[in-house]
Amino acid sequence: MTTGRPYHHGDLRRAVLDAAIEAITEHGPAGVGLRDLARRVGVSHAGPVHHFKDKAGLLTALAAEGFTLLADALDATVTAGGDIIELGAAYVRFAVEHRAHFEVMFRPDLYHADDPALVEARDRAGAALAGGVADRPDPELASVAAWSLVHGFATLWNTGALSRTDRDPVAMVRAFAGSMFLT
Amino acid sequence: MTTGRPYHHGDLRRAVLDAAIEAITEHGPAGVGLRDLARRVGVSHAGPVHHFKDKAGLLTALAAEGFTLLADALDATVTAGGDIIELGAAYVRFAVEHRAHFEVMFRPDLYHADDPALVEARDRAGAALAGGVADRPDPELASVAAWSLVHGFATLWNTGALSRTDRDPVAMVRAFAGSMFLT
DNA sequence: GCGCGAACTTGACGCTGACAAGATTGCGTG
DNA sequence: CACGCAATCTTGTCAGCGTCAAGTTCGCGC
Repeated sequence: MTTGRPYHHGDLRRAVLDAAIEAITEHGPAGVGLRDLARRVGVSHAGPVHHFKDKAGLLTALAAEGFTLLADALDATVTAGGDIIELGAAYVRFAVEHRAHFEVMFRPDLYHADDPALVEARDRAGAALAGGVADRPDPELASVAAWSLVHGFATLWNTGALSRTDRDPVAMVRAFAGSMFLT
Repeated sequence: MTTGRPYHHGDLRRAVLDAAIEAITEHGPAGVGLRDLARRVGVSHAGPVHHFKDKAGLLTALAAEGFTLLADALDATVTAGGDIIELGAAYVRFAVEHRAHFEVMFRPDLYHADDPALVEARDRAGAALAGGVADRPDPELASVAAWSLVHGFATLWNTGALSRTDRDPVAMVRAFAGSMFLT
């Protein structure tokens, strides 16, 4: 408790976020608690409150970070000349590699969905995804279809509903996205 | 629903389940509490505990009920001669009409995923879904693709991520599922 | 080197889920 | 018909949670 711990942590905000990511990866979004995170990081029970006003604020920050990471990954795929298949693969790769972020991002009842930073990052990711099907007839329908396909696969994979297969998830989505969107 | 009063305060189990469905539809699975449900139904704070041993038990019952309803809907579609498009439409219709059930069903961190009744109903639903693509090359991949498509669409629709369209969700899934699976 | 404000602690409040023990009531059994 | 039993529900209690308010410590600009 009082053994040489500096009063100021240094980067408590980052530390709490990382602890939250770890806890959510292990036990899901429901298994995360502000006091528990404070304990993991080694500060008092109200320490995190100063950085994220409340529990929803912490999850808002996590979701915003997630949308930013996703938008970056999608943008990088586009600028590297990737087609819609690569876009889908990047989406699934993000969901698998950043499972905690991904699970929070699509539970708007857990955070403040009108946060400006979050909205901006989310729109950026949405635009990158929609850009991949802009040249098709009824692009709105095509974008929803493509998004549904990769999002559903990522969700089912992360919840363990597909656990009986031992294939590589990114390879799988490449396979059936190819047979559907490259007629 | 409350025709007979077999006990002190009626059919408490059904009443609590219905109250949970209502609460989850309004505020999401995170916004439901055992004590709150007891209050809504008009019993003391520990009344529900006797029917569902704990909070996870309540959600287990809800999830099992949901998988049963889904399996029934899919089986009915199959016996009515529906093809894979109709199967997908039935899936999405279930997700939209029974949103509370659907949201709990795919959050295994909230309930006891090894409950026998739940496992049986879930397998039944999975078999009905897989049967629609059994006659294709690589049926495992096709079934995952079909499931991903409708599941992703249902999830995105229910979380409000697709809210900018005012089209009918079942008609939408029929449209793009048709263009993908009826080559 | 000093004070000001940000970062963190301490303490308290009402809420929650879980458990234990007591009260009430329908129902089968004798 | 009555009696006892077990299922149902209540009451009371406990630790833990999120949130707020007030106090303490310390980095940093002036």
